[in-house]
Amino acid sequence: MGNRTKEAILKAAREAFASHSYAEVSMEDIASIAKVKKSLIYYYFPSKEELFKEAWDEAFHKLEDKVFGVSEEDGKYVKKVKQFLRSYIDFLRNERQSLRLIEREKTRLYSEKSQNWRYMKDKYEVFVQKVAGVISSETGRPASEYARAVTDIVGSSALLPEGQMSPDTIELIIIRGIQH
Amino acid sequence: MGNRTKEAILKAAREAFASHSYAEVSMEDIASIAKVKKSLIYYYFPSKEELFKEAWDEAFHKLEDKVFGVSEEDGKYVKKVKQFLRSYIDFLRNERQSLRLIEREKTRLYSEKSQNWRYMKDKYEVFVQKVAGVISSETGRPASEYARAVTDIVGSSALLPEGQMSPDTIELIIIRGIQH
DNA sequence: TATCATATTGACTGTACGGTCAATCAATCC
DNA sequence: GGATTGATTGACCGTACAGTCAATATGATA
Repeated sequence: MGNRTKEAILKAAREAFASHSYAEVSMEDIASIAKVKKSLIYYYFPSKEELFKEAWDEAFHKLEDKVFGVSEEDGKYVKKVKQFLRSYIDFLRNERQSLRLIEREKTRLYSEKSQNWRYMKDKYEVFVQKVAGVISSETGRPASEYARAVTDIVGSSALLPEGQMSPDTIELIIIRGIQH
Repeated sequence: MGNRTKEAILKAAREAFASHSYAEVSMEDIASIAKVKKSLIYYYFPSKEELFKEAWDEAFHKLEDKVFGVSEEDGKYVKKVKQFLRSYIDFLRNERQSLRLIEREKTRLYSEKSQNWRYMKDKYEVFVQKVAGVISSETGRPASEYARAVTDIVGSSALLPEGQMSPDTIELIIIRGIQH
């Protein structure tokens, strides 16, 4: 079945783009990981950029689901911000690869102008705004800078070698850091 | 004079490597910025990697000087950590390009094995340890994770588009964040 | 002015990579 | 079995790029 192959390619792409930068990863690399010939990738994806975007998108949706997809009920017992942060840090813990993929090319999001990169940038910006919403809902003050700091800290820590900085510490620093 | 040319090349390299990733920057790019032919670069530098290393090193020494080169006297009036953080944030403010250059390939520092990258990694690690020393001198507790968080936060914020997150906010978050 | 070291160029090489395409393979349907 | 459709391959193209090198320019010195 063709869909299995497409999935295998996407998985390989996620793996490759998470551990090396966009420019470093070659289509042959991805093909080799997916145990497939390079030309086959172009049967399912029109270009490297598009493949990256789809891999990124997948990871990003996972993040959004985990972080904002919490049922309202849970919000009763834990404060919104803490609950959000808990999910975010959990994601860092359990889905490090996805977070790396999301964060690795963040600077390019803001410099590159093409369709795909703009698409990703816009999505990322919406995400940051939502985070700001959560924070400001508790402090009552605008929090866009804090939101950016939070995504930045969690994101960049995902790029460090595993074990170099514990998620617990990060959580702690953020909680203290955004305290009003 | 040859030294002027070498300086021009280094300046161009700093500029290029600060605003684009290592893989994205071509020797032709650098040559063109320096208004020089590509082959001339190889007269002064043996390879792209070496050129990057020297550009990185220069920026890194600037950072170390600014952050740790404060005279002991000043330490009397301001607490060590605050003084250090002030210098660090000042560097972010005034030497953003240098900080970008230093931080842009940080992940590669930990994955690449070659001579030059190891050289940079080792230097960076020493830096983080020194930061940890400053922090723990005040709290009396081991602070290597905090140090890593601090360098990470300041560093990654340098990679964001200018104006997206103010240095003041970052300073604030860090001060709160590392409070014991 | 001829010499010599330093500095600079242009033409070139090998290779890696993104992408294309015609040809084959596999399975399904008539 | 033959035709049709989708999946997969291999061979290929153009290009961009790191790096080489012989040739030339520049300028100081004797």
